[in-house]
Amino acid sequence: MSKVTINVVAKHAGVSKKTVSRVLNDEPNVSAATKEKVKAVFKELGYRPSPVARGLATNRSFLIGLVYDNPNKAYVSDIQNGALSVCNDKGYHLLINPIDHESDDLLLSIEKLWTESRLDGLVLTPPFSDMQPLIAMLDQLNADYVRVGATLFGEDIHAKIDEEPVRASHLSPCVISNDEQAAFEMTRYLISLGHDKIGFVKGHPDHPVTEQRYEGYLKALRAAGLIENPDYIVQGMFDFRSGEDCGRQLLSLDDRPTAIFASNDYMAAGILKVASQKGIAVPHELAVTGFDNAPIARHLWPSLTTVKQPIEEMAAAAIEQLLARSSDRLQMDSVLVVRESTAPFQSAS
Amino acid sequence: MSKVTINVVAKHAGVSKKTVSRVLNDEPNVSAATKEKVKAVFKELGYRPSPVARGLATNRSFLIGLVYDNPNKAYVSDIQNGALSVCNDKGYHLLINPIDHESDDLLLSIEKLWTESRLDGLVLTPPFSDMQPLIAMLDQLNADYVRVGATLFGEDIHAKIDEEPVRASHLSPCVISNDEQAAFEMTRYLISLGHDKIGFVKGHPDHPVTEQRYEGYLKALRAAGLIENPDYIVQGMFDFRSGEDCGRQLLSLDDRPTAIFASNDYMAAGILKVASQKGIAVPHELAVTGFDNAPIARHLWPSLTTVKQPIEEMAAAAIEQLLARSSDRLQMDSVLVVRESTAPFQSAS
DNA sequence: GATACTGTTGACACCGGTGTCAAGTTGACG
DNA sequence: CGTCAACTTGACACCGGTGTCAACAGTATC
Repeated sequence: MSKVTINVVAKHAGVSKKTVSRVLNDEPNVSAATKEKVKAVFKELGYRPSPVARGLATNRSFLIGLVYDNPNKAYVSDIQNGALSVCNDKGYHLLINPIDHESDDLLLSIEKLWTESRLDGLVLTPPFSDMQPLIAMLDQLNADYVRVGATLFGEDIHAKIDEEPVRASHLSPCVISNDEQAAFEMTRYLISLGHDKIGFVKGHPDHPVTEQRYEGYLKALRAAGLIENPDYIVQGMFDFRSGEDCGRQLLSLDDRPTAIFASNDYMAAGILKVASQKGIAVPHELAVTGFDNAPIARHLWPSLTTVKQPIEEMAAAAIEQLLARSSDRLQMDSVLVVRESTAPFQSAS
Repeated sequence: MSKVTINVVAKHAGVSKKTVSRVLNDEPNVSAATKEKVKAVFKELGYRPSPVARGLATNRSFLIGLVYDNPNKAYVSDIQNGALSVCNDKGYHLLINPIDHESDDLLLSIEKLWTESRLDGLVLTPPFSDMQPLIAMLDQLNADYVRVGATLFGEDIHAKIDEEPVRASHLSPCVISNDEQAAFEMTRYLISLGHDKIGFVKGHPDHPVTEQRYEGYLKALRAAGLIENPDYIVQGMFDFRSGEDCGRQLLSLDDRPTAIFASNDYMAAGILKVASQKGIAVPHELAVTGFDNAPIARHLWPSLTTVKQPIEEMAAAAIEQLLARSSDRLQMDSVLVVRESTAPFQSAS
């Protein structure tokens, strides 16, 4: 019942604790015989090394912080699960840190998190990945961090601190998706269905992905030889209500679009609601698509064609980058999820 | 730039490290003068005690594990946030552990979690709160844990181990809500709107809350002098699709109910879909209510009247119980959230 | 056979705190 | 003024691991 420490194991195996430590860490220069002997004692006594003691000795905490925006977005569980899977594999623990991205003492609380908890690494998710002051602070703290879904890189984001310029070795890794490409493909898909009057609902103007998704839409139109119609491009805010507003606006046009591409699923849901109120049949009179593959996309009626980003994989890759102390920029691909809300264009009866 | 440890502080303040430690922990028997002096040095050097070192010395990890079911249920973020708020206050960290409740090596992985990570406490959420073998294992490991939303107590859940009976001091605390009461009130609310043909969609038969919610429904009917109609009581599985099935079943009845109370919001969403397909207007021809106040409830159209449990508060209370080493059973109240999916009964035109 | 080199092992200090205990200081009381 | 108790403080061991370095093989080189 008493605790099994390295000392107990050492005594039991008739070797020094240092040798036990060597076996623990798979260090070279241990004879096969002693290694076997010690390993046998591990099993016999059910020995578990103490992460706390190891942490003290090596100045590590085996803790990784995950920072994400507070609102209960559904994708946070994907991020968490992706990050967790790698953490568990490598003996690290994940500390989740929902923070309001508009909070005044955001910098302070993240600094406190870093210094107080002695984290071994920090994962930033949008919109934190692109906060210049935050990055500058982390660089100055000499923190190890990885940015997920970032849109700014290089000198645009890494502060140049006059006294002590950021060293090259200090560049943080990134794991990103390609929203522009995904939006391009979604738009191309709508065009391939025969639509040429495609409305677009932009996202919140402060959010960096907004511009990327919009760009993808525009490029696809142009690539198909279509000309964008300003009436068809409206400004949303990423929430359900703004989706309704934009839907009303687009669907009240005399020459209304036959397809609407909303920059996220919540806004697409708002459009579906307006369409239903107006008696416009989706998908046959109107195709609607979203972005993000939020849980709601499956439950809507009709279920929503959307873009699924590899969130879980991205989070997992982020942790791997972090632990490998890499400084690469990794890009991962999104996929189209085609459901019931899109159909070939049918000319009005 | 070099690390500020307790030794540095001690030297700087001209006292022993033990005295610094005393100030850190607000121990008595330190003169006001030295206490002030040391605290001044804390500020001057920006000293932060190392949780790792403290943990090694006191045999604590300052880690608390949170176990919940893997599926991306929306309420997990409420649980997480509630638990986090208290953890942060008290200097603990929260380790999240999504586990599939049907997993074969569930016991093994939780045992591993407990022993490997040297947790200071464990929070069990449904359905883990009521797993007898799990509780038995934790009792045997002498683990500190708290059960959230449990339905079984006392000898029904605490295993009686022959060799070494569970000591009274070892009873785990619980934090629970009152689903039966909430279901009672929701049903009473529907009755108060004039409905007397109220359908009920039961939840997954394995889930303990299923019975509680059903009981509340029945008791409210009886309290109002109504007689339950077996045709109006159907078996769901807590998911969207089963909601559709149950909705079709109930709404195909010759004498169909004028209100349907689904045991959760996803099933209620399925019913809304079927009602929409059948051209039955909600809320005027049919009132629909759910349970749980899932995010979807706000986004549905019409938005859903439902029951909101104080999830966040329960999780916070759970951590507090755990850290206080209490063994109380705390019950917290749910509230009705009335939205657009319910309206007074209108006799058919 | 002496020398150098590689591989194996353990003694010991150290990480940054806390617990124990004894020594020094102070003040109350007889 | 001496005695004793209460308060204040520090020396030192300890928590359970890792890093450094030296001692001691055993083997290759000349």
